[in-house]
Amino acid sequence: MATGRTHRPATRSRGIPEATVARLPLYLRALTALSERSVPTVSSEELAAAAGVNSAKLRKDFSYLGSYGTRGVGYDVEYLVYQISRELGLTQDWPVVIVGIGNLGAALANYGGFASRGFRVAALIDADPAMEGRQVAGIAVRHSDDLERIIQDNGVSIGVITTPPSVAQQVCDRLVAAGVTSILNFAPTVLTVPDGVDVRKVDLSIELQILAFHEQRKAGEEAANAPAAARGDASEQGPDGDVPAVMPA
Amino acid sequence: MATGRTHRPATRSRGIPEATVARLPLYLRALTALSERSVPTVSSEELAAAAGVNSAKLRKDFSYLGSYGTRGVGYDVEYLVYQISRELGLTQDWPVVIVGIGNLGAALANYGGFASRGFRVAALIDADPAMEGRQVAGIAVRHSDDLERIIQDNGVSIGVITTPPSVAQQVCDRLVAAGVTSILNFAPTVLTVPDGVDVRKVDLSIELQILAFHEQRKAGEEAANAPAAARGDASEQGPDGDVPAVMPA
DNA sequence: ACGTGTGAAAGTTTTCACAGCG
DNA sequence: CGCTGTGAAAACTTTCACACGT
Repeated sequence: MATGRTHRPATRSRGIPEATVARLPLYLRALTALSERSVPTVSSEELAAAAGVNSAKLRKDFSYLGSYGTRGVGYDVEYLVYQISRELGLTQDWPVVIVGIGNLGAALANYGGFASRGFRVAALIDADPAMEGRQVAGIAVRHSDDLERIIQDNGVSIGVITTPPSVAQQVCDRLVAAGVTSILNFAPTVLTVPDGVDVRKVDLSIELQILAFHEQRKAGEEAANAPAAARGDASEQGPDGDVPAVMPA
Repeated sequence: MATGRTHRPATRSRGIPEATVARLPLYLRALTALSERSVPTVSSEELAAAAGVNSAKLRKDFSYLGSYGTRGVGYDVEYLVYQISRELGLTQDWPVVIVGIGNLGAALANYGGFASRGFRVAALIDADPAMEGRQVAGIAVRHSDDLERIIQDNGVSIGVITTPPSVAQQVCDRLVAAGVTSILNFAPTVLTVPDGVDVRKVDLSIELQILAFHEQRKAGEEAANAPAAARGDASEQGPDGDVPAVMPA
């Protein structure tokens, strides 16, 4: 068996399960909101509700980080914010570049959620000379000829691709060659990258297709309709079912 | 959130596992590309490579749909395209509305991937009177006062929310009250919906945070690192919609 | 031969339920 | 008490490996 090249134990993340990591940002957002309202402590039940998950899951998730709660009381909001931020690596500054400044690239550049949490848009890059020097979200758009220099000068390790799919792979190759090791891909293409580079994909039309699947099912049920029980369905949004892993090449 | 939480009994989707559903759009995309190049058949190995998954997983996934392949040969591309489309409910037309026509809403309106796969943007809706009547992607922007009428007149069951987080919940409530039963939420908020309504969330900053986590880990390993083994890591990309951490600066 | 289709094993994630601590 | 932290069970997903049809 085994063709020599076996896979990584994948989430060798040594410790925190991938599913938990994917939820930490959720908790962090809920906690940040509480922090702004100066709420000092929160129970797993309350926080879980705010984050849209159930409390057992949340407690289990936190147990991977350590014992940060107080029995009979709950969690200290500020302390947890700090611990999760640290775990996620958000206590440091991450310069990112966005390549492809169309509507989507512009939307991302304007997105407050980035800057507010450790991410700094180091540059906007586009291949269109007409875009050069134009300002988007207060940042000058630079030409893709300078991509390598920009990456290196700013120590960028995270790149966001919002180009048309036809050029996504070559942009990706250049980013990787220049030193980027994490890529967030919005282009509807499968990117090929060397080992050691992480790719996450966000695909707008895939999400809609998954909704359509469930929508269709609802319609079918209604039609073929057994009476009685209304099927409970939705709830606990987010990681509904998706999560085609992220890892091994 | 609310009081009577129903947790996902969900996915007794009668058959197809959620994880498989989430990959069907991926296969469909790869197959469509093959179809366009007039490739008549494809093996699980080839298709898996094109979709960025492994072949065992793909075969298992397809086995839930039925036996659509031919042993010793592979899968008929056209036939599979049809079967998957049907399974996903893409053989029918899904009118959608996009609420909140900022950069992101405009990006979505312009996104070709929608129209090409059964989705039709029935209307763009914004609360800003200044946007009213303006054309985005060839579609007139309508005022949110007309939301209910638009939903009903067009039989819309899927809504996309690209508003600021502060109004997302109320937009959601109005959509649901008007008859929408599936919502794709881009606002960084947890939406509360009644049972029977599906919500999927796409959050840009969450994806970045997950990348940051892995990036940090790489850096740590590298530092602590004995040479030798290069850790395989990335690839087999995947969606994974979730939520972010936001701190309104 | 060849590659699909699939039981069975392995791995991961969620849920349960309760011991134990403040 | 009330609520965290966690073993243990249940559910789900991925991977293996090979029988079987073409």
